[in-house]
Amino acid sequence: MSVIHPSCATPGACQAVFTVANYNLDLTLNSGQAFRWRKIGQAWEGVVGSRWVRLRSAAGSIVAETAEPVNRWDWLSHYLQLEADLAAILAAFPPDPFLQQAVRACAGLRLLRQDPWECLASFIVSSTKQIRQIEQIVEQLSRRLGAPVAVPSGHPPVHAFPTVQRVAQATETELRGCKMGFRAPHLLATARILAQGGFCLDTLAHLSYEEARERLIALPGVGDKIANCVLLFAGPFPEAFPVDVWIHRVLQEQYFPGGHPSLRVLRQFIREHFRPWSGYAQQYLFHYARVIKARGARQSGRH
DNA sequence: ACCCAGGATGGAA
DNA sequence: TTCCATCATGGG
Repeated sequence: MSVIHPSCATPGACQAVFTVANYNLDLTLNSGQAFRWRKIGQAWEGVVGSRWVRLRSAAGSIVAETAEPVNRWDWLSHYLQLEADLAAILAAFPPDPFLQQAVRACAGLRLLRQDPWECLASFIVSSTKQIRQIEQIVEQLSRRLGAPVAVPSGHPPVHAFPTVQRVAQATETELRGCKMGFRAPHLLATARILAQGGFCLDTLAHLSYEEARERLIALPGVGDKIANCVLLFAGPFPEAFPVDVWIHRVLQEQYFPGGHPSLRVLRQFIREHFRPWSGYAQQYLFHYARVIKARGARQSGRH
């Protein structure tokens, strides 16, 4: 349970301290689940909803700062998932040597709870892109189509992620201008379906995992992987397990040595081996495989 | 110059 | 079912 100590000593600024144990901001904000966080010095700057936020790690706490005074901080503690009991989640992981190794290597890695539309749009744009490029595309999309948000005086301008309506009004050429290439028509088509009201992302939370997944996959540019990303990073579905090239590779190496399991076989294994917190397990495996292990491989001359 | 990246899609085998 | 080419773009 996080304790909040808000203060607004400085006019036009506001700050709060969240007491939280075992929360690694560096890993969490830089693990390919959200794309708008930038590390400036020791702090992370980003946009949550329509608010600019600066986050800093302290001893047993996270210090948050906004540009304008705010009355409540639940929007941020919810986004950061401060109430999640990470120790209990990790304790329920299977006694799997490789997974436990990933947990030790990525201590304090968490899952965020993002806005469904921003998450969906970001991942539609993510296909066959490196995380660095996804960040660039989302940045341009926000700068060109997003509404300006309040920032501290002297700070360069920052824009919110564009609304569904704004993206739906855009042209394909306009979206391609953000360097998203062949993903532009997918994003545009999905935005227009959502803007028409034929699909409400907020209702997904009331559905079962399978039903919510089916609905997401019906959207243009959304397949099994991206649907699972949205269900895990924006929805209350901790069993969601995105399988991208990194996860596919590491699962094959570690659990099917010498084999070539189909996605169907993989899904069966994932369901029974990693439950009930398979989504968390996935994030540890992903980050461990992508950053830690890849870096080690480079340094030791392999590859 | 080559290969790869938090993939999805439509069509062929 | 599974396999395959195609789609843009930038990084290493």
